[in-house]
Amino acid sequence: MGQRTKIKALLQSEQTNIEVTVKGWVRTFRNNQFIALNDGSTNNNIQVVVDFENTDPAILKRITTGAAISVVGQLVASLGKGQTVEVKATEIEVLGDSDPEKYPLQPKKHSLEFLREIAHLRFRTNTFGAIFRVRNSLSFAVHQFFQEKGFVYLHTPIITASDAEGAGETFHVTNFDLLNPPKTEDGEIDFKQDFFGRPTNLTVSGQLEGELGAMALSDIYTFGPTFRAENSNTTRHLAEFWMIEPEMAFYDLTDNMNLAEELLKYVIRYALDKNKEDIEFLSQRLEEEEKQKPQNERSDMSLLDKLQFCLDNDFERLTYTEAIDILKESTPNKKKKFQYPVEGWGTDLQSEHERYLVEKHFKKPVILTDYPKDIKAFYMRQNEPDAQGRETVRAMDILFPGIGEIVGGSQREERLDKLEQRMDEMGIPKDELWWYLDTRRFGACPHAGFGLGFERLVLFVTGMGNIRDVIPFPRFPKNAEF
RNA sequence: UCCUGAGUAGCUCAGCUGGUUAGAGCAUCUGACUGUUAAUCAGAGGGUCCCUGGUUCGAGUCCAGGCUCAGGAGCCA
Repeated sequence: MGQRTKIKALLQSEQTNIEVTVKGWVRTFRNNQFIALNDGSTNNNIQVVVDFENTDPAILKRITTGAAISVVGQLVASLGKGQTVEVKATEIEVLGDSDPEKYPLQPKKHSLEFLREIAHLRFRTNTFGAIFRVRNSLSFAVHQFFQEKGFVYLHTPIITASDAEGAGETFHVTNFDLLNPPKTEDGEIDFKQDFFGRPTNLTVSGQLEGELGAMALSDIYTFGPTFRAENSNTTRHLAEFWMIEPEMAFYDLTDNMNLAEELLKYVIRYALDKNKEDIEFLSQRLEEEEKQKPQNERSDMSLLDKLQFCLDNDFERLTYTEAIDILKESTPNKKKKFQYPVEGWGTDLQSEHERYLVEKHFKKPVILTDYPKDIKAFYMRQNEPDAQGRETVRAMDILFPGIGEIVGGSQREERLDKLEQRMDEMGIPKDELWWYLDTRRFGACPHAGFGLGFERLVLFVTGMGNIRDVIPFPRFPKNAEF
């Protein structure tokens, strides 16, 4: 195969009147003369000009939407408007035909719902090309951020036996013949005979194992897939999603928040630098989408503005208790506009409350800390009760506009007695987590960490509305196609 | 899982209180045109009206059950 130049490079080329080879997929073929060609290196197409009078009509007929072609020609300054350079073709080879009667992508706008049904082909659209290039950059930036800080990328297991965290319903992992699993004398399934000799499942979080790494390597992070078998049908949940989970020894909650905020700003800035054109395209796409909405639901900021705003401003930090006070005094609460009125202290915030704080009250990302201990996980460090005897933990959630919770983290409980007491209270089996408790027995130290939902980050940066559109092949209830 | 809405041509949709042969735009195909940018103009083809059952002389339309999708809620990242 001969060398080819990628379209991104061609469009940036300072030289013209040179011979080039370009390969890609036909987006449109206009006028029997102009091919809009795309190879995924950029959202922009290169225009290939065909001398149709001197080209075999059999070849012309095969240049259809979706076909893969190879073109040799001269890179020249464009004679038409709309592009600066174009390729005057001298040789066109059709590498792969695409039957236009059957090819589902048409040179027209498609709904995101339809494209979701043809996820194997949606990469070939402008929107999804942009999304997945941005996703790639964000992913790379995450690694670069942590590597620059000397964090160790730790691979925590995908298959685990611990469901102890109670982070959600798990997918079981088994080798059994489901119709005929071995039974014990009591008629129970005999997991001793299963592959691992015990019940196992796909991980819901690498945190507990991550903490083990941090207790020796100081600063670690995981970045891998996570699985939750919850029957969630929302625009913010997936059954298989990617999570970034750093754990840092000798960090307290403030250090933890600082790191999370710095990480988010770093990766957003990286994507803005690296994928300017893609994000501009997505920003424009969003603006057009917003025009379809009624005036009062439209956002006053463009995607680009929102991202820049996020970089330029400190995230608002306040405690759960302060948030409750604000919500109690808020206009929608007084006018009984909330579906769930804010009355007492101690219950979890509803989506509408979080949205009010982020989108109406502060109008920027918000970090809520020190939640009531009864609504949080067992491993979070307990605060001293306040003057009124209210018990909280050193938890922090970062809430983003339009997304809700994007980060959940905490300072971990390093005191063995407090941790064991909490596990007893919550019915967490200590014997199963003996290895976790060992870190509190041998050289325990203050430490902290958080989980960042990667797809939620991609949602925010791309301005997309449904999480199923920012992962190549989404897994959700009743769907595992592709 | 709950609430609301939807499912009609390849796509996006219209189809009234049940009535004869189910429509439009785009896409596709054929022809014309040939520096186009969602090209344009003319013509043509294209339907399991989501599935199952029921009511009725007659169902895309009404009823029941199911499936799928979308938005919202809960769970959370």
